[in-house]
Amino acid sequence: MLTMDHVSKILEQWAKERPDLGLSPMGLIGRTKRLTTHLGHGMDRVFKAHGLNAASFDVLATLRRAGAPYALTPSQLIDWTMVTSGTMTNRLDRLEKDGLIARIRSEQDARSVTVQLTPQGFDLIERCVTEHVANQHRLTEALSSEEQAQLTQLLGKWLSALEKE
Amino acid sequence: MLTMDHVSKILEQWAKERPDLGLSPMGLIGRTKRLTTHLGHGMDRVFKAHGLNAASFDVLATLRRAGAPYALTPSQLIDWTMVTSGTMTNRLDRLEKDGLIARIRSEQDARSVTVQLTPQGFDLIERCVTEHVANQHRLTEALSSEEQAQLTQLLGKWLSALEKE
DNA sequence: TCAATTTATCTCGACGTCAAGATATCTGCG
DNA sequence: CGCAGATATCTTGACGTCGAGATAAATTGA
Repeated sequence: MLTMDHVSKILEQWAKERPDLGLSPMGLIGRTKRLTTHLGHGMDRVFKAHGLNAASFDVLATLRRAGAPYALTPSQLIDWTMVTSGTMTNRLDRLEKDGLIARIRSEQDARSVTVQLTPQGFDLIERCVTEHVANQHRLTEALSSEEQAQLTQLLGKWLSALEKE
Repeated sequence: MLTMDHVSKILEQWAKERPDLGLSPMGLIGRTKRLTTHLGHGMDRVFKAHGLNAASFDVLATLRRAGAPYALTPSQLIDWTMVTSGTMTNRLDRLEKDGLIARIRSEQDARSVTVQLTPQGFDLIERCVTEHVANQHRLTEALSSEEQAQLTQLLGKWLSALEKE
């Protein structure tokens, strides 16, 4: 055992209690999940410093990186962010109330809405994403760039397989 | 570009819009996070089939793998599960109402409570965890066992570093 | 001894999420 | 044309989570 992280303690307990179980997938998934929790907490600090959270950052960043005019429909935002329509409505309500996005009804299709960054929304996400990227850099610095590249490759393969279905 | 997962599309957008940003940490963290979302959805199906969710499974499994008499304090459960005390109280309330755990007041320390699996709770988690492990096996089968081992090693190193603080 | 601090758990209010279903609109087919 | 089904978004209610603070009990130290 090279590492002694939290997950390895969990696996030790299971191995003793349920020696019939094959635990290597649990080690893999457990570490992935727990890592995400830690990374989430680490990233939340930056979001919070800008009055945002992971949910609102997610929407603003998606609009920002879509490029000018920084506008997408709720359906497109749902596809990018993997949340349900009710969740997206709720996120947009809050962001609209805060003046960071505007909802513009489509003229071609009266069912449809375009969500666009306001100038305030643009400025905020621009500042926040810069700091966010620096923060992500800090959160990954425990691994060498070779390790990071290797990890990225493996995660990408796994993710592609899961997203195929 | 070896893989073409969802995250690589996000990175392409950022590279075009903000060429000043160093994006490799975002690729790493983004894939980790998104993978966790997919894995969570995949695991939820098994939990749901047993009338549980990730939160309740988490508590029951922690008690089960602690070994006989399958009892821990709320504080110990909080340490294992990385949630706040309010969240744990809420989880325990629900599990107690469902008859899966019992709260027993400590005699040594009147502030303290012991949370113990009921026989029903034990039986349920016993069945559920068996199926859960089989499901985890399925969710990881896209990677060879060599790849899984390599990934586990890298994630463990990363996790250990983040948990050091 | 006993007041201050620490510890263990719970309460409360705000928020994020989902699933199911409602509403309004569009599209294609007979 | 007109209606059935598809589409886009929103509504609703239940639940999970957090953070701050409340409560009560144990511990510490002057």
